[in-house]
Amino acid sequence: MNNKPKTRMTKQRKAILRVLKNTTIHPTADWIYEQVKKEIPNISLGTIYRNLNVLAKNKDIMVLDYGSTYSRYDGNPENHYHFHCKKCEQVFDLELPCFHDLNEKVNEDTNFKAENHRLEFYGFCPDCR
Amino acid sequence: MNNKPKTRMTKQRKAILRVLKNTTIHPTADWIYEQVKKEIPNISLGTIYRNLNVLAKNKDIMVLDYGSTYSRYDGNPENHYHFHCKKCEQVFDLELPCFHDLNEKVNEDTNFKAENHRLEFYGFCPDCR
DNA sequence: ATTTAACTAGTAATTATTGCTAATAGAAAC
DNA sequence: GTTTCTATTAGCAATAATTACTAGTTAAAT
Ligand SMILES: [Mn+2]
Ligand SMILES: [Mn+2]
Ligand SMILES: [Zn+2]
Ligand SMILES: [Zn+2]
Repeated sequence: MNNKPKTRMTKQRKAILRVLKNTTIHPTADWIYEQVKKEIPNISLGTIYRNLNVLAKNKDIMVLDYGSTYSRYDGNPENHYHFHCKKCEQVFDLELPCFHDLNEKVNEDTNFKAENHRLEFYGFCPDCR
Repeated sequence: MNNKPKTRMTKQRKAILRVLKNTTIHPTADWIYEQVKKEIPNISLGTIYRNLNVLAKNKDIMVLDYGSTYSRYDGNPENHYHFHCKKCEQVFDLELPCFHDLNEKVNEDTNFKAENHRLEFYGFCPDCR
């Protein structure tokens, strides 16, 4: 009946999660790979991807897609908004509170049932403007 | 001085643009390829991608990224909001007006200079709810 | 300590997208 | 209409992020 595989906390998974929780740069899988390699030199890139997918499914982290070239990952699983600088390409967290009423507005005005949303701003960061 | 290459309106580009303007499904490059092939059987997939990129750069269309697996394209270049169904995976246009004041709120509350934003809702469409 | 299946390292495979090149064809100038 | 110029194309090769596979390993429950 309950066939969900039980997730184990391996040292690889723990290290990946710690690296991601301790940065604000919204890194790529490859950046995480380079960081974790300092600690576990023979870790496999496949292990990075597999764990990022498991952690995202468990809602321990978030996946952010920017373009079809690669994904970025976010150690903060709570919905929050991002700013993407068009010049330096960095992704920043915004301090805005989450507008929960946006979902409600959709649910009132349309026949869709919105459960969550993603809001991304594009422009120039303080250093690039 | 002015070294922008002049864009030509080839029959391939015209057909791609027409196909994209005449659908609301926010198709993938491959779907567009299949449609245009009915009209221009020996068109190359590379031509599809090259033209979609040119058209997007010219702001004739929009590129929507959902996950790192593939991009979807939108024949409406004006900012508008989308709804992504978690079950059938279809992407719908929402009739909500664009909240231009969201950019202004960021510009007032933070040091970032927001020029535009993207807002995507996730949940279940009328048929799947 | 034993057991079991989730997990890993290493590598191969997949696939969306881009790069390359000789030939073609818009469209501007004549 | 003809010439000229160069953006564009078809066909195919290359790239690169991500996933799949497999034999061996290990977390963790009993
Ligand atoms: Mn974030
Ligand atoms: Mn749309
Ligand atoms: Zn910047
Ligand atoms: Zn649906």
